[in-house]
Formats: sequence, structure tokens, C-alpha cells
Amino acid sequence: MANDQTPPPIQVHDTLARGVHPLALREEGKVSVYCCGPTTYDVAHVGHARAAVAFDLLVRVLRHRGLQVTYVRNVTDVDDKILNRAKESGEEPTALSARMAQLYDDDMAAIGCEKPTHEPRVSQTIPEIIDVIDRLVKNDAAYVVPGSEGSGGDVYFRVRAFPGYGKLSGRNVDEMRSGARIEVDERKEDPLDFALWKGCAPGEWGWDSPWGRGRPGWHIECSAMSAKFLGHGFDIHAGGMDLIFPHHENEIAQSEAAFPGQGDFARCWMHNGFVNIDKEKMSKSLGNFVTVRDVLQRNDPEALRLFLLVHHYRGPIGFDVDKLDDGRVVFPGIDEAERKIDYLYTTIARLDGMTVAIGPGDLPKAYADALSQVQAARHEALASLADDLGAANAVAALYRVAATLNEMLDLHVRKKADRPAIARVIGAAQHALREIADVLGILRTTPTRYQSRTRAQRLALLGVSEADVEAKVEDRVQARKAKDFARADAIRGELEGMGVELFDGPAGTTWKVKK
RNA sequence: GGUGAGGUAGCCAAGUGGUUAGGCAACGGUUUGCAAAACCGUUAUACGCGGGUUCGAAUCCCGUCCUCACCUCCA
Repeated sequence: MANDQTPPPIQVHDTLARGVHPLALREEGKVSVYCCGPTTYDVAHVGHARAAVAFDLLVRVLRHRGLQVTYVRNVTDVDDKILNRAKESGEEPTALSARMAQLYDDDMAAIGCEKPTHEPRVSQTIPEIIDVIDRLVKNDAAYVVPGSEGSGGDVYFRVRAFPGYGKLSGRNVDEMRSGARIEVDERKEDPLDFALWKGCAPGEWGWDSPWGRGRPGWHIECSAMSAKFLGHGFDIHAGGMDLIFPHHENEIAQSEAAFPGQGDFARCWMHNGFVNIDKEKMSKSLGNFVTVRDVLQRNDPEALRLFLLVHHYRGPIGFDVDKLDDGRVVFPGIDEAERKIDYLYTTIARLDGMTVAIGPGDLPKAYADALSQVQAARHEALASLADDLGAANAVAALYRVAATLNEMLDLHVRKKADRPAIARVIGAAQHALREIADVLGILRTTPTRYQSRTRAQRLALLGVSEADVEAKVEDRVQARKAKDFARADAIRGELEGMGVELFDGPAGTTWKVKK
């Protein structure tokens, strides 16, 4: 069982079908994924990072299993929030959204998210959007409300004319009506109807359309973009739980009404949970958000990614923010994750210069056991990921592999006679470690680079210079040579007070900054 | 009011019927001039509460309490 090399089939939670089900693909060997990306009016916060990491993980797991993935993540670069923000600062809306889109890309790349296959923008999809709206109008699923005083007209979706409305979010239109607190727009036939196209004045930010100048409504872009790059009936549609209603519900209505008789818009719907601060959802409107940039100023990007990965993507994450006595802000959860990243890179660094071996043949029992534990850990990691992206178990398995690796590296020093066997176990463990880390999207650089970048960051945060530390370390080396241990310990104590830890190894003294 | 998510040891966090998840913290050991790191071991008889089903429940059923989210923009 533990030696079974093939992980079980992938299954994921489907909001529409309510539950975890095996992935049933439209086309064998290929997966189409559409994920709702950001509205680019501001920099990304940890909640955005979570969504991106969750579905980057999905794509990595799918690809690891040999599936050919087309991954589309849109950029909403046309929106009233962008327009309003731009008005405040005097920046052109297009310039603002282009700038924010770039920052988003940079942030997501920093935390190990691969670039999607396509990153379409609303501003570059206007003809397709107009085409979908046009179909809806022709199908009588939408209606036009002419504009006044030279402004373009509006187009609204006729919600009650779409029988399946509410199937994703579990709502029914009649119950919603009583609970709705929407300001009633006189021009709509029904309060539930939503805008596909919003007319604007001739000079305003907008595009020409059959209904006059205007901008697309919020939901229509995803219908147009997914159709453009993936076609109707693609495999997985992903996004945050807050998008289930109304955004995703409306996408379904639009797309299925625009392409009647062509089946479901998307086969499976995956939604990630929220990041909370003090039990409340992190969000722009509440003002309780921490940006990705805030975190990366204090922590390594891989620490943020690991922190996100050890929480199951559908559950809530509590994001802790602590203020130290000296006023410094820290993120304890991210710090802990960073110490684990330290551990993993330190383990990998020990492999440097090590000769490993792979291949068949009998091993002494202790080493055969270690080898099968490594294989079991690998299998568990992949099996857990296949079961609705159980990354936490994969990380736990990764720690176990690293522990075995360290154990073997210790033994390698002590038991020279066993080195051939040890090299075999190390070879297998190294392989498993790499494979699991790659699927998770962590440990993406070399230990040397990781250590130098984190050292620089930590020293900068402490306001301590590297030269200063080096000088003290050198003093202590001299003291130890002279067997003046009292002085050596005093220097060590002093460095410790600064946040610097020392390690007296066989090759000399090395140091690192504590996290 | 409707819909959904969640309540697991000091803390974080997996687990959805039956042998230890894992991490942090703590303690002991190997190692070390002493430490640190690494490894090994120990520790908590944990599952919001009350019933029920079962040989057996954190896990299924019924009820109940609490937290959060969505129903308006939101990852």
C-alpha cells in the first residue's frame, strides 16, 4: 500500500454539486480552469494572496498528475472603483489599473504563483463582451434602457426569465426579494435584475457600443473571457467564497442564457475561504487588511505561502498581528512558517556535496524501514493533495521526509560503514522532498540565496549591520581559541540579545538572525 | 429571515466510523568547552453542549449554543 506509486484520482469540492466529487473532465487529459482575479484599484492583500495560492496549488497538482492545464485568471481593469480611485488621485483610470495589475503580478510571482496561461483584461475584451450582451438581448434574456441627454443606454439582465437562477448559491428569487436591501432602480423591470452594460456620458471613460457609450457591468466580463479562452462548459471555475453570490450566480445566468441548449456554463465550482483578522473577514471596506507588501517587508515570501498552505483552502484563516513593546508590528503565524522554511532550507543545504545513490537492492533493515517511511510520506502527501487539495497533510509529510533526511545525514557522519545504504535513503528522500515541495510551490530557490536574502532582511529590520556582527563573531572566535570561554559566552550573550544566534560547527562558527 | 462556513489539547492546525496527523511551546536524552542546530524520546486519556444509532463516533442522526461570512462592492 505504502509502496503504491500511483496516487488516487483527484477529487475536489464542488459548490454547485455540494460536496467532494471526483473530477470529471470535459476532455481526457486536459483541464480548463477559470479563476476570478483582482479588480485592480489597489494593491493585493493577504486575502487575495490566499485565493491565488489556493488555485495555483490546484493547477500544480493537476499538472503534476500529467494533465494539460489551461489556466485563465482575469484582471478586472475596468470598474467604478478604479474610476473613483483615479478621480481622487488625478491619475488616469487606465494608468492606475495597469500599475496595480503589474503590482499584483509581482506580488503573486513573489509568493510562488505561476503565471496563468492567459490573463485577459476587461479593457481588451470589450468586443467579446458586447457580443455576449447582444446575444442576451436577442434571446430576450436582457433588455435595453435608453440613456438620456446624450448618455449611452443601459442593458439589464432579466433575472426572473432565467429558471435556474439561484442554483449555485442556494437562493430562491422570491425569498431574496423580501430580504433585498437594494436601492430600487426605477429603470429596472425588477429589483433583482443586474446591469450588463452601464451607459455613460460621451466624454467619460468608456467604449462605444450598440447601446451608446458605456462600460460593462461587473459580471459580464467573466462570461465573455471564459467563453473566449475556454469555451462554454469548461471544467473548473474558481474564486473566493464571497463571489458565489451574486457574481458567480450571475455569470451562470448570463452564460447559460447567452448559449441556450449548450449545457452547464462550468462543470465544477471551487471557492476558497477567507482570511480573518480578529475573527472578521479581512477586507478593504472594513479597513482591517494587511497587504502582501506589508508582509513581505517583514517576512520571506515563501513563509507567507507556507502559512497559507497549511490551512485548508476552504476553511477560515486567522491572521494574527502583534505589536511588540518597541512598536514593531509582527505576524506571529508567518514568523512560525518562516522558521519552518529555515528548517527545510537548512536541511537541503546539508545535502550540498553529498553523494547520493538510487537503485534497487537489499538494505539493512533499519535503512529499508527508513526508505519505506520516505515512500509512505511521499504517497501520503500526494494522496492528500488529490483529496480536495489537502496541503496541510502534504506539508506534514514533507517535515517527516526532512526529519529522515537529517537523521540520515547525522548517521552519515557517524557510521562510515553504512554509507552506501545511507546514500540510498538520502537519494530517495531528497527526491521525495523535491517532488512534494514542487507540487506545493515552495523551496523554489537555493539555500544560499534564501539564507542571504533572509539574513539581509532580518538584519535590516533589527537595524544591525552585518559587519558589526562579523566583528563580534571574530572576537569570539579568538576568545575561544584562547580558551577564554567566559569571554566567548559573554559575546554570545550579547549577540543573542541582538537577535543573532551562533553555531560552533566543525568547520568554524556560523551565525543566523533569529525570526 | 434565507444560504453557507466553522467551533479539535497551552497555541496553530489535519482528520468525517475502529491502530500516533503534523507543527509551536515544555521536559528528558544523544551531541557540544557550554550552547545552538540536528536527531531520538516524553508530555496532553483533545474533539462546543445534550441526546440517539452502533460492538465501536471527533467522524452518522436529532436537538441546542456560540463565532463568522454571504444575501450591497469584495479573494
